[in-house]
Amino acid sequence: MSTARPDSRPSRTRSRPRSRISLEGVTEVALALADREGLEAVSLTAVAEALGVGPSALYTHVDGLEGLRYTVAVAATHGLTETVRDAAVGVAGDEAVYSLGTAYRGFAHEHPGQYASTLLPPRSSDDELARASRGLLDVIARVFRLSGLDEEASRSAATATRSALHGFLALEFAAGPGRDHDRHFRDLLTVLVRGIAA
Amino acid sequence: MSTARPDSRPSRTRSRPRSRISLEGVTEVALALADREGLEAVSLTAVAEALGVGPSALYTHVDGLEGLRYTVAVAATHGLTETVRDAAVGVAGDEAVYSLGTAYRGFAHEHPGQYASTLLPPRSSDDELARASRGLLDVIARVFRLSGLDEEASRSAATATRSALHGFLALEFAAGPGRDHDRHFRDLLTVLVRGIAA
DNA sequence: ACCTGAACACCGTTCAAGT
DNA sequence: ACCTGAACACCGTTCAAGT
Repeated sequence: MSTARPDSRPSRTRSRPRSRISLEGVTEVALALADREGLEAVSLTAVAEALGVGPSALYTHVDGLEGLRYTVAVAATHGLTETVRDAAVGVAGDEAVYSLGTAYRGFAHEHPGQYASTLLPPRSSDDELARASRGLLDVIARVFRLSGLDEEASRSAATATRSALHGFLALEFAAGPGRDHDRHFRDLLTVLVRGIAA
Repeated sequence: MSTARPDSRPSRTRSRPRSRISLEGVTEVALALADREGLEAVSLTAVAEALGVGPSALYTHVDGLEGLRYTVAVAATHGLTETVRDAAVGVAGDEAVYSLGTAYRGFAHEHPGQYASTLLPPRSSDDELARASRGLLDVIARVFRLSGLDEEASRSAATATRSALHGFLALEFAAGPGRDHDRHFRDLLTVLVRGIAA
């Protein structure tokens, strides 16, 4: 018998090559896990196992379980912001609200775990998550600014819009699969567009 | 020395009077704990300790941790529904929406832990929580029904209203204390009223 | 029927030790 | 600087035993 082993890991000279992990790798695994099994499944143990290290190894990159989920929240908020920005660019007025709203909901459906992390409580009122969240609101506000609303009205309209979108998704997720969601969502966007324009 | 002991528990003939607990008692303690320390603080250990029993004693009344929080969610949804119903009775039209919205937000502020439990995922699509949640939506829909909207439009308007309210509160809680919330909330209600009336 | 108490699995966290 | 592995605390859950 030779030294060949049944599992075909890349054979190294040194026994058991210590896994090298990074914050990016940790984040990537955590995001995927969140979407696949839910935000609550994002544990230090699960992420560590997926990376082939012990749970305590994560403390070099992340501040415990809260820190891990916080990292997910920041990345998810950035992703959502980019999706919304892409949907709003090149479209104007009411059309932009429909486009933006549909993209927002699309992100939540494609990335339910990431989306759920999005409104976790920030650690301070001016940390990275709070800033990321304001960034998303700014993108929405800009749409209304371009529609002719002044700065204050735009911020108010953006808050109303994100409130409506988030609330709808929370209700939709809680209610589970159903046939009325699409119609109710279109109606919600209509209420929003009409209410803000007036 | 006599048999008197330093702690003055009501002396009984039998040693250590076994605590008798009930589902009502469990629920009451859990609701208070949720509002005082947050929904995540509602654990079997904490509730059991407050009742003076061991954690395993709760399994007679509640189906584990999930069951405990589920019980909180059902009770909280009923409480919220009653608050909203009281606010809507005797008021008509737009006024009713403002009144209802203000009461909804008031409940969330007074009972943050209970409110947070309100949109936990139901265990089935037709369990007690799902029915309680529909009951709340019915109360809101009735307001629009009385304002002249037909059944379908009323349900859509109610969904939009609860979406907006819940989303606003989620954002408000996540953002923490701030000076703009009250104004943005009034603006949100205005958007809602205008958008639905049109 | 209901609670106790022991037992177990699991997870987050810390820390001394290695590389 | 970064990961291992042992150690610990804590919590949910099960179950045989008591009342």
